[in-house]
Amino acid sequence: MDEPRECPNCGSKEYVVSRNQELVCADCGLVLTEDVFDLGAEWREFSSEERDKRARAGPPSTLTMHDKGLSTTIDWRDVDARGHRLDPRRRAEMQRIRKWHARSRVYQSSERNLASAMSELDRLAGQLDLPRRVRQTAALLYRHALERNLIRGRSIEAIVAACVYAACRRTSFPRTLADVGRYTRVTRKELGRSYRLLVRRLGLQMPIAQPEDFIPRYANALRLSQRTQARAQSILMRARTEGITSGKDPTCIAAAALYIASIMEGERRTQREIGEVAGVTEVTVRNRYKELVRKLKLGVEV
DNA sequence: AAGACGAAAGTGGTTGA
DNA sequence: TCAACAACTTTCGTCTT
Repeated sequence: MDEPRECPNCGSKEYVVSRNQELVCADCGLVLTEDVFDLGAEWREFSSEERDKRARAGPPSTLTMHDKGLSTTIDWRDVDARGHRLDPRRRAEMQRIRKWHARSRVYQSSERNLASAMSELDRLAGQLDLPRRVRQTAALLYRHALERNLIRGRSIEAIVAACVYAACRRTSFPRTLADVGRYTRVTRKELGRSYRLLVRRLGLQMPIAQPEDFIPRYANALRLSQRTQARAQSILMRARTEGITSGKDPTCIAAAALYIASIMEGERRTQREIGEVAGVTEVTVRNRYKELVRKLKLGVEV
Protein backbone atom coordinates (compact mmCIF):
# COMPACT_ATOMS: atom_id res chain seq x y z
CA MET A 1 0.00 0.00 0.00
CA ASP A 2 0.94 3.60 -0.30
CA GLU A 3 3.29 5.04 2.17
CA PRO A 4 3.24 8.81 2.39
CA ARG A 5 5.48 9.88 -0.41
CA GLU A 6 8.74 11.55 0.15
CA CYS A 7 9.18 14.99 -1.18
CA PRO A 8 11.31 14.63 -4.30
CA ASN A 9 13.05 17.84 -3.40
CA CYS A 10 14.01 17.52 0.25
CA GLY A 11 12.92 14.06 1.27
CA SER A 12 10.52 15.23 3.92
CA LYS A 13 7.38 13.25 4.51
CA GLU A 14 5.44 16.14 5.97
CA TYR A 15 2.77 17.81 3.94
CA VAL A 16 0.31 20.58 4.32
CA VAL A 17 -2.68 21.40 2.22
CA SER A 18 -2.56 24.91 0.99
CA ARG A 19 -5.52 27.22 0.78
CA ASN A 20 -6.19 26.41 -2.79
CA GLN A 21 -6.15 22.68 -2.16
CA GLU A 22 -2.67 22.05 -3.29
CA LEU A 23 -0.55 19.53 -1.52
CA VAL A 24 2.60 21.23 -0.44
CA CYS A 25 5.74 19.91 1.19
CA ALA A 26 5.84 21.28 4.71
CA ASP A 27 9.59 21.66 4.66
CA CYS A 28 10.51 23.13 1.34
CA GLY A 29 7.12 24.23 0.01
CA LEU A 30 7.30 22.22 -3.17
CA VAL A 31 3.86 21.80 -4.67
CA LEU A 32 3.30 18.13 -5.14
CA THR A 33 -0.09 18.11 -6.71
CA GLU A 34 -2.84 20.44 -7.60
CA ASP A 35 -5.59 18.04 -6.97
CA VAL A 36 -5.25 16.58 -3.55
CA PHE A 37 -8.63 14.96 -3.63
CA ASP A 38 -7.55 12.51 -6.20
CA LEU A 39 -5.06 11.06 -3.80
CA GLY A 40 -7.91 9.57 -1.91
CA ALA A 41 -5.87 8.98 1.21
CA GLU A 42 -6.52 10.70 4.45
CA TRP A 43 -3.01 10.39 5.79
CA ARG A 44 -2.32 14.02 5.13
CA GLU A 45 -4.47 14.78 8.10
CA PHE A 46 -1.88 13.34 10.41
CA SER A 47 0.25 16.04 11.82
CA SER A 48 3.74 15.12 12.85
CA GLU A 49 2.96 14.20 16.45
CA GLU A 50 -0.16 12.38 15.51
CA ARG A 51 1.60 10.30 12.99
CA ASP A 52 4.11 9.13 15.50
CA LYS A 53 1.44 8.07 17.91
CA ARG A 54 -0.69 6.38 15.37
CA ALA A 55 0.33 3.33 13.53
CA ARG A 56 -1.59 2.82 10.38
CA ALA A 57 -3.51 -0.34 9.88
CA GLY A 58 -5.16 -1.08 6.59
CA PRO A 59 -5.21 0.87 3.38
CA PRO A 60 -5.96 4.55 3.18
CA SER A 61 -9.64 5.06 2.83
CA THR A 62 -10.36 6.14 -0.67
CA LEU A 63 -13.18 8.35 -1.82
CA THR A 64 -14.91 5.45 -3.34
CA MET A 65 -14.81 3.51 -0.10
CA HIS A 66 -17.89 5.01 1.29
CA ASP A 67 -18.27 3.27 4.61
CA LYS A 68 -15.46 0.81 4.60
CA GLY A 69 -12.16 0.89 6.34
CA LEU A 70 -12.08 2.72 9.61
CA SER A 71 -15.72 3.27 9.98
CA THR A 72 -16.48 0.04 11.78
CA THR A 73 -18.03 0.80 15.09
CA ILE A 74 -16.63 -0.21 18.41
CA ASP A 75 -18.93 -1.55 21.03
CA TRP A 76 -19.22 0.64 24.09
CA ARG A 77 -19.49 -2.27 26.51
CA ASP A 78 -16.37 -3.40 28.25
CA VAL A 79 -16.73 -7.02 27.43
CA ASP A 80 -14.81 -9.20 25.06
CA ALA A 81 -16.20 -11.26 22.23
CA ARG A 82 -17.25 -14.03 24.57
CA GLY A 83 -19.04 -11.67 26.88
CA HIS A 84 -16.45 -11.69 29.65
CA ARG A 85 -15.62 -8.48 31.42
CA LEU A 86 -12.34 -6.93 30.46
CA ASP A 87 -9.63 -6.39 32.98
CA PRO A 88 -8.84 -2.74 33.82
CA ARG A 89 -5.80 -2.70 31.62
CA ARG A 90 -7.71 -3.82 28.59
CA ARG A 91 -10.51 -1.46 29.47
CA ALA A 92 -8.21 1.53 29.47
CA GLU A 93 -6.89 0.45 26.14
CA MET A 94 -10.35 0.21 24.72
CA GLN A 95 -11.12 3.70 25.93
CA ARG A 96 -8.15 4.97 24.06
CA ILE A 97 -9.08 3.17 20.91
CA ARG A 98 -12.61 4.48 21.05
CA LYS A 99 -11.34 7.99 21.44
CA TRP A 100 -9.15 7.79 18.39
CA HIS A 101 -11.80 5.98 16.54
CA ALA A 102 -14.21 8.82 17.15
CA ARG A 103 -11.65 11.37 16.06
CA SER A 104 -10.84 9.56 12.89
CA ARG A 105 -14.51 9.50 12.10
CA VAL A 106 -14.73 13.23 12.42
CA TYR A 107 -11.96 13.57 9.93
CA GLN A 108 -13.51 11.05 7.69
CA SER A 109 -16.89 12.64 7.66
CA SER A 110 -15.60 16.09 6.89
CA GLU A 111 -13.23 14.65 4.33
CA ARG A 112 -16.00 12.75 2.72
CA ASN A 113 -18.21 15.79 2.75
CA LEU A 114 -15.47 17.83 1.14
CA ALA A 115 -14.82 15.17 -1.44
CA SER A 116 -18.37 14.96 -2.66
CA ALA A 117 -18.72 18.71 -2.43
CA MET A 118 -15.67 19.21 -4.61
CA SER A 119 -16.87 16.85 -7.26
CA GLU A 120 -20.20 18.62 -7.29
CA LEU A 121 -18.41 21.93 -7.46
CA ASP A 122 -16.38 20.72 -10.37
CA ARG A 123 -19.44 19.57 -12.22
CA LEU A 124 -21.32 22.80 -11.63
CA ALA A 125 -18.33 24.98 -12.45
CA GLY A 126 -17.87 23.00 -15.63
CA GLN A 127 -21.42 23.57 -16.76
CA LEU A 128 -21.13 27.25 -16.02
CA ASP A 129 -17.80 27.54 -17.79
CA LEU A 130 -16.11 29.07 -14.82
CA PRO A 131 -12.43 29.90 -15.03
CA ARG A 132 -9.98 28.53 -12.52
CA ARG A 133 -9.84 31.51 -10.24
CA VAL A 134 -13.58 31.42 -9.71
CA ARG A 135 -13.53 27.71 -8.97
CA GLN A 136 -10.79 28.19 -6.45
CA THR A 137 -12.64 30.98 -4.77
CA ALA A 138 -15.70 28.77 -4.58
CA ALA A 139 -13.70 25.89 -3.14
CA LEU A 140 -12.19 28.17 -0.57
CA LEU A 141 -15.58 29.48 0.43
CA TYR A 142 -16.83 25.96 0.82
CA ARG A 143 -13.97 25.08 3.12
CA HIS A 144 -14.76 28.07 5.25
CA ALA A 145 -18.38 27.09 5.35
CA LEU A 146 -17.40 23.62 6.41
CA GLU A 147 -15.15 24.95 9.16
CA ARG A 148 -17.94 27.09 10.45
CA ASN A 149 -20.27 24.15 10.54
CA LEU A 150 -22.67 25.72 8.11
CA ILE A 151 -23.18 22.55 6.18
CA ARG A 152 -24.69 20.39 8.85
CA GLY A 153 -28.38 20.04 8.31
CA ARG A 154 -28.22 21.49 4.83
CA SER A 155 -27.65 19.85 1.54
CA ILE A 156 -24.14 19.83 0.18
CA GLU A 157 -25.52 20.68 -3.21
CA ALA A 158 -27.17 23.83 -1.95
CA ILE A 159 -24.09 25.10 -0.20
CA VAL A 160 -21.88 24.29 -3.14
CA ALA A 161 -24.19 26.16 -5.47
CA ALA A 162 -24.24 29.09 -3.08
CA CYS A 163 -20.45 29.07 -2.92
CA VAL A 164 -20.25 29.05 -6.68
CA TYR A 165 -22.59 31.98 -6.95
CA ALA A 166 -20.77 33.86 -4.22
CA ALA A 167 -17.48 33.18 -5.96
CA CYS A 168 -18.88 34.64 -9.16
CA ARG A 169 -19.90 37.75 -7.31
CA ARG A 170 -16.61 38.09 -5.54
CA THR A 171 -14.58 37.78 -8.66
CA SER A 172 -16.98 39.92 -10.67
CA PHE A 173 -17.51 37.06 -13.01
CA PRO A 174 -21.04 37.65 -14.14
CA ARG A 175 -23.36 34.81 -13.43
CA THR A 176 -26.73 35.34 -11.88
CA LEU A 177 -28.47 33.32 -9.25
CA ALA A 178 -30.70 32.03 -12.00
CA ASP A 179 -27.72 31.00 -14.10
CA VAL A 180 -26.33 28.96 -11.28
CA GLY A 181 -29.73 27.59 -10.43
CA ARG A 182 -30.15 26.30 -13.94
CA TYR A 183 -27.54 23.63 -13.45
CA THR A 184 -28.43 22.39 -10.03
CA ARG A 185 -31.36 20.59 -8.54
CA VAL A 186 -31.47 23.08 -5.71
CA THR A 187 -34.48 25.36 -5.89
CA ARG A 188 -34.01 29.07 -6.39
CA LYS A 189 -35.37 29.72 -2.95
CA GLU A 190 -33.04 27.29 -1.26
CA LEU A 191 -30.13 28.63 -3.27
CA GLY A 192 -30.89 32.18 -2.26
CA ARG A 193 -31.25 31.19 1.35
CA SER A 194 -27.95 29.36 1.35
CA TYR A 195 -26.26 32.26 -0.33
CA ARG A 196 -27.51 34.75 2.22
CA LEU A 197 -26.47 32.42 4.99
CA LEU A 198 -23.03 32.24 3.50
CA VAL A 199 -22.69 35.97 3.18
CA ARG A 200 -23.91 36.57 6.69
CA ARG A 201 -22.03 33.87 8.52
CA LEU A 202 -18.77 34.27 6.67
CA GLY A 203 -18.97 38.02 6.83
CA LEU A 204 -18.48 38.37 3.11
CA GLN A 205 -18.94 41.62 1.39
CA MET A 206 -19.99 41.46 -2.18
CA PRO A 207 -19.52 43.94 -4.93
CA ILE A 208 -22.94 44.52 -6.41
CA ALA A 209 -23.33 43.26 -9.93
CA GLN A 210 -23.12 45.99 -12.53
CA PRO A 211 -24.93 45.89 -15.85
CA GLU A 212 -21.61 46.42 -17.62
CA ASP A 213 -20.38 43.08 -16.39
CA PHE A 214 -22.95 41.23 -18.44
CA ILE A 215 -22.36 42.95 -21.75
CA PRO A 216 -19.45 40.86 -23.03
CA ARG A 217 -21.18 37.59 -22.31
CA TYR A 218 -24.48 38.54 -23.88
CA ALA A 219 -22.84 40.22 -26.84
CA ASN A 220 -20.83 37.11 -27.40
CA ALA A 221 -23.86 34.86 -27.33
CA LEU A 222 -25.55 37.17 -29.82
CA ARG A 223 -22.48 37.46 -32.02
CA LEU A 224 -22.42 41.21 -31.76
CA SER A 225 -19.37 43.17 -32.78
CA GLN A 226 -16.94 44.96 -30.52
CA ARG A 227 -18.30 48.25 -31.77
CA THR A 228 -21.73 47.35 -30.57
CA GLN A 229 -20.38 46.22 -27.24
CA ALA A 230 -18.54 49.48 -26.81
CA ARG A 231 -21.67 51.36 -27.75
CA ALA A 232 -23.66 49.46 -25.17
CA GLN A 233 -21.04 50.21 -22.56
CA SER A 234 -21.18 53.91 -23.26
CA ILE A 235 -24.96 53.85 -23.06
CA LEU A 236 -24.67 52.23 -19.68
CA MET A 237 -22.20 54.82 -18.52
CA ARG A 238 -24.58 57.58 -19.40
CA ALA A 239 -27.45 55.69 -17.81
CA ARG A 240 -25.52 55.43 -14.61
CA THR A 241 -24.81 59.12 -14.40
CA GLU A 242 -28.52 59.71 -14.92
CA GLY A 243 -29.23 57.36 -12.05
CA ILE A 244 -31.45 55.08 -14.06
CA THR A 245 -29.61 51.90 -13.28
CA SER A 246 -30.24 51.62 -9.58
CA GLY A 247 -33.02 49.46 -8.31
CA LYS A 248 -33.37 47.62 -11.57
CA ASP A 249 -32.20 44.18 -12.40
CA PRO A 250 -28.76 44.74 -13.95
CA THR A 251 -29.31 42.01 -16.50
CA CYS A 252 -32.37 43.82 -17.79
CA ILE A 253 -30.48 47.07 -18.14
CA ALA A 254 -27.64 45.31 -19.91
CA ALA A 255 -30.08 43.64 -22.27
CA ALA A 256 -31.79 46.92 -23.06
CA ALA A 257 -28.51 48.70 -23.70
CA LEU A 258 -27.44 45.93 -26.02
CA TYR A 259 -30.72 46.12 -27.88
CA ILE A 260 -30.29 49.82 -28.48
CA ALA A 261 -26.64 49.41 -29.39
CA SER A 262 -27.44 46.65 -31.85
CA ILE A 263 -29.86 48.90 -33.66
CA MET A 264 -27.51 51.89 -33.65
CA GLU A 265 -24.70 49.82 -35.07
CA GLY A 266 -26.85 48.21 -37.69
CA GLU A 267 -26.75 44.67 -36.36
CA ARG A 268 -30.20 44.55 -35.01
CA ARG A 269 -31.30 41.67 -32.86
CA THR A 270 -34.88 41.09 -31.90
CA GLN A 271 -36.05 41.83 -28.39
CA ARG A 272 -36.80 38.18 -28.01
CA GLU A 273 -33.29 37.09 -28.96
CA ILE A 274 -31.75 39.48 -26.52
CA GLY A 275 -34.17 38.63 -23.79
CA GLU A 276 -33.38 34.98 -24.24
CA VAL A 277 -29.65 35.25 -23.63
CA ALA A 278 -30.20 37.64 -20.76
CA GLY A 279 -32.82 35.42 -19.21
CA VAL A 280 -35.52 38.06 -19.19
CA THR A 281 -38.65 38.42 -21.21
CA GLU A 282 -39.04 40.39 -24.36
CA VAL A 283 -41.45 42.67 -22.52
CA THR A 284 -38.90 43.65 -19.94
CA VAL A 285 -36.27 44.32 -22.56
CA ARG A 286 -38.81 46.55 -24.22
CA ASN A 287 -39.75 48.43 -21.07
CA ARG A 288 -36.16 49.01 -20.09
CA TYR A 289 -35.07 50.10 -23.51
CA LYS A 290 -38.00 52.48 -23.81
CA GLU A 291 -37.02 53.97 -20.51
CA LEU A 292 -33.41 54.34 -21.57
CA VAL A 293 -34.35 56.00 -24.83
CA ARG A 294 -36.71 58.36 -23.07
CA LYS A 295 -34.45 59.36 -20.22
CA LEU A 296 -31.26 59.57 -22.22
CA LYS A 297 -32.98 61.11 -25.18
CA LEU A 298 -31.31 58.72 -27.52
CA GLY A 299 -32.29 59.11 -31.12
CA VAL A 300 -33.15 55.59 -32.10
CA GLU A 301 -35.40 55.08 -35.06
CA VAL A 302 -37.13 51.79 -34.62
C1' DA B 1 -45.58 35.91 -40.92
C1' DA B 2 -42.72 37.85 -37.59
C1' DG B 3 -41.61 41.48 -34.71
C1' DA B 4 -42.86 45.31 -31.87
C1' DC B 5 -46.05 47.42 -28.88
C1' DG B 6 -48.67 48.38 -24.55
C1' DA B 7 -52.31 47.15 -21.22
C1' DA B 8 -53.66 44.34 -17.55
C1' DA B 9 -53.30 40.84 -14.32
C1' DG B 10 -50.16 37.68 -11.81
C1' DT B 11 -45.75 36.36 -9.27
C1' DG B 12 -41.90 36.34 -5.94
C1' DG B 13 -38.99 39.11 -3.13
C1' DT B 14 -38.10 43.15 -0.19
C1' DT B 15 -39.39 46.46 3.28
C1' DG B 16 -41.38 48.51 7.12
C1' DA B 17 -44.92 48.60 10.73
C1' DT C 1 -45.61 38.19 10.90
C1' DC C 2 -48.26 40.54 7.69
C1' DA C 3 -49.36 43.85 4.20
C1' DA C 4 -47.80 47.18 0.88
C1' DC C 5 -44.84 47.81 -2.84
C1' DA C 6 -41.72 47.87 -6.94
C1' DA C 7 -39.79 45.15 -10.46
C1' DC C 8 -40.55 41.66 -13.46
C1' DT C 9 -43.37 38.08 -15.98
C1' DT C 10 -47.25 36.28 -18.54
C1' DT C 11 -50.79 36.80 -21.58
C1' DC C 12 -53.13 38.84 -25.18
C1' DG C 13 -54.99 41.90 -28.72
C1' DT C 14 -53.31 45.26 -32.03
C1' DC C 15 -50.21 47.62 -35.04
C1' DT C 16 -45.96 47.70 -38.19
C1' DT C 17 -42.59 45.90 -41.32
